[in-house]
This record gives sequence, C-alpha cells and structure tokens, in this order.
Amino acid sequence: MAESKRLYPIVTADVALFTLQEQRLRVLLIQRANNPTPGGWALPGGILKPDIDANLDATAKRILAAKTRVALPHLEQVATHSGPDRDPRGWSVSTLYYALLPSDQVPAVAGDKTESIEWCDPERPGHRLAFDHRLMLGEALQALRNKVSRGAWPLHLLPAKFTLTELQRACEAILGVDLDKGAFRRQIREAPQLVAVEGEFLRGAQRPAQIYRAAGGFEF
Amino acid sequence: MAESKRLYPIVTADVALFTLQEQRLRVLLIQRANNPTPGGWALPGGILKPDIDANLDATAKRILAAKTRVALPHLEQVATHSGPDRDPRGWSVSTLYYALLPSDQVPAVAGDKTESIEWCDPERPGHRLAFDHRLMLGEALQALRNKVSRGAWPLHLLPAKFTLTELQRACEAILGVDLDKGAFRRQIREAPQLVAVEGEFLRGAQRPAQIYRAAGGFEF
DNA sequence: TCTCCTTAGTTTTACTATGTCACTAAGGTA
DNA sequence: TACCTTAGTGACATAGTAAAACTAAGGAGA
Repeated sequence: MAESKRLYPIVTADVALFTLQEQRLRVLLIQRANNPTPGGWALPGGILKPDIDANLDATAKRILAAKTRVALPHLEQVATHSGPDRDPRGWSVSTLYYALLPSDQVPAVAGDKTESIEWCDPERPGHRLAFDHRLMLGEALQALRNKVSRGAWPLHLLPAKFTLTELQRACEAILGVDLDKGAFRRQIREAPQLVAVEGEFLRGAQRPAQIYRAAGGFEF
Repeated sequence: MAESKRLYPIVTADVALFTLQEQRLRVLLIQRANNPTPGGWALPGGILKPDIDANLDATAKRILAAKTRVALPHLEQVATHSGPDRDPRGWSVSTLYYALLPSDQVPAVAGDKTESIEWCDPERPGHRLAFDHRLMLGEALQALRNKVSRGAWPLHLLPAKFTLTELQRACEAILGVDLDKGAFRRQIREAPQLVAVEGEFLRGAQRPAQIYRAAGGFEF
C-alpha cells in the first residue's frame, strides 16, 4: 500500500454543482464524517473507479448521481490539479468539473446519514474548505462566468420553461452584476437557441410574461 | 501488474509545442521507436513520476526539457482525457498542455537516437497520430486561438525583441486569417504589455521598424 | 369602471469599439 | 532624384453596446 501510494497517484473527480436559490447563485458543499479531513467541508468528489467508470466524466456523473437523483443536464471540465500534498491520502490528481442544476430540482439533492450538505454562496462559502477546494471553487465560478460573458445562456439552471426576466436574473446571479433589459433582450432576439412557447404566459399582478423554452439540440 | 493496471490508471502529460517557422504555425510531433504504437507519430508526452514531479505541470516541463534544452516560457493546461481504450497500455488519464517556443529557439529542439521529430502544420499534421492525439491537437490549437482572439499576444512565440509587424504575422499564423494593420496597432497602443526599445530599429531596404519587447511582468 | 401600480417588452439615442482604407514617413536602390 | 517597399498614422463608415425613455398589459383597489 505504501509502495503503491508512491507509484500510483489517487485519481479523483470533483464537482462544483451550481444552482439558483431565490435568484442567488449557490454551490453544493458536503461535510462527510469519514472525510480524509474529518469535519471539513468540501466540494463533492470521489475516486475514479476504472472498473466501472468509462472515463473521468463518468466518475463525476456517478458522484453527482449519488447526490441528486436527477440526470445532470450539463457537465463541464474546468482544470486538473495534482501534487503530493493536496490530499492527505497521498499523491493525487483531481479533475475539476462544474455542473448546473435546474432551480426546480434543488429538493432532489439530499445528503445521506453520514454527511451534511449545504448550498453556499460560491464567493463566500462560509466554511473552510478541505484540500485546495477553495481555489477550485474559484476556478469553477470563473469558468462559468467566462462562458456566460461570452454569450452562452445558462438555461440548465432554469426549469424547462421560463421567462426572459428569469433568464436575465440567472445571468445576473452568475455574473454578479445588473444587466440592461434592452440589451439583454436584443441579444436573445438574434439567437435561435430560445423559442417562445406560443400561448403560454406567466401571469401575476401585472402584464403576463411570455414563456420560453430551449430550442431542440440546445448545447450550453 | 495486471491487477495494478485495473486499480490504478496510467497518468500522463502530453504537450502540443507550438512555434513559428517562416511565419507559419508549427507543432512538434515525435515518432518513438519504443512507442506503445510502434512507428506511430504522437505529441510529446510521458508518464507522471510522483517521486520526482511536483505536479503534472512539472511532468510536462520535464518532458519538454528533455526535448528542447531551453526553459519553456509558457505552459498552459488545455484539458484532461481519460478512459480504458485510448492508450494500449491500459486505463489512462492524460492531461493536455500547450506550450510556445520562441521562433529563434527552434534549433534547440532535437530528437535523440531512438526517435524522429518533425514540425508539422497543426491543421494538417501529415501523419496519422497515435492515441487520441489528433483530437488533442485540435483542442490545443483551438485553446491557443481562443486566447489570442480574446486579446492575448503570443509574445512567447517571438524572440525577446521584435517588431509590431512580426507580432502581427504571429497572430495571423495562429488565427489563420489576415489582420488589418491599423486596427492591430490601435489595440497595441492602448495596452501596456508592450514597450518600445528606444533607439533600436530593424533596418532593411525600407523604413526602419521600431523594436519592441515585453513589459516587465508580462503574462501571456 | 376608472385610476394606479407593477412588470413585460420595445424603441430611441448616444457612444464606443472595430473594420476599411487612404495617406504620410523613412529608409534603400537604381 | 525618382521610385519601390515597408513602417506607421489618421479619417471615415459601420456595427455592436449602454442607458434610458417609452408603450403594453394585466391585476388591485377605490
């Protein structure tokens, strides 16, 4: 065992799972009793199992499936960290992913008896994170922000049907800035990824809002 | 051995080393006699050695140092690929990097007795590549292009001192399109990363060209 | 039923970044 | 000294963006 520790690094996948709660961006943190760092909070992650995982993406999906019980619409690789000291179990190689969970699916996420879970502000998690997960979380958030800045729409954070205002609020929650309504909607008009659901409106104490959905074959 | 193959994947670093030859973008390919796929061409790469490498970046640098004998000014991580079938030696995890070699350092790259090297057009390597290196090469090229598109200047492809026209030719070689001189120089004027070397000019049979260098603390 | 409030959605305007291209500058060469 | 080549600047048109005013469509309540 000591020998194999030196010859073969531990290979893991770690995931920053983002969602929206009350129009705020949140990331899932877990506190496992049998963590390598007991009592420490961390991003959900786990060790690659070559006998059952087709690749590291599958590892990440397996880890998430154990937590969420919903098929993850989106998974994106961010970076790979490595070194002898970042994990107390030994030399490790960890590939970081981020994933988006629709805001109406948050209740599908629950911890088991041996762990606590918490949805945290990704900029101020409120817990000291184990390993180099604080750094990783920052990278994952930056990767998500970069993608949205470049014009991608985070539809996977929203329910299947949504209004344009909801989409704008999602972008604002990710980027941390307020966006202009006119400019935001102009960009949407010129893009084919969104289609209006004819005749469906969100009704409240004001003008009804047109319902939209992702066009077929939408990729984040 | 068979057991460890299943429990512990091979971890490697692979590098797309780019440079300029006659104002064309080129990538280093090698053909090792003792390749896992004999006679096959591939990106330079090698297995992580946890006992001597501080991390995967160090693995990549070690592999490059064995080929180039120059300190690599720039190394950037692109993505990590994994799976049981991509390497005939078994389940593997490979982190891809790209690196930039100054055009005046190309002679510092040489193969040893057991391998051939070649500088190839990254879009049409001219050789069938082993593993999934054809896919990797495309990703590395795309990552480099994205970075330059977003306004980064590939100074690490050029000698320490260069003219603005040389820099423009480098960007054109990377992006594969011609750029406008006026727009290109306007962007440079507004950026602090480049400084003119007072009194130094490249002289030819026409108006001398101002020599520039990277400002202190330049990061690609 | 009429007014007002709220949010949806559009339009206008100004501004800024960028593409295009002409123009001047500074050498060497014949 | 005319001319060629490349360096470097400036001027204009256009496209994309930001800011804000404006109209639209409901419900709530007097």
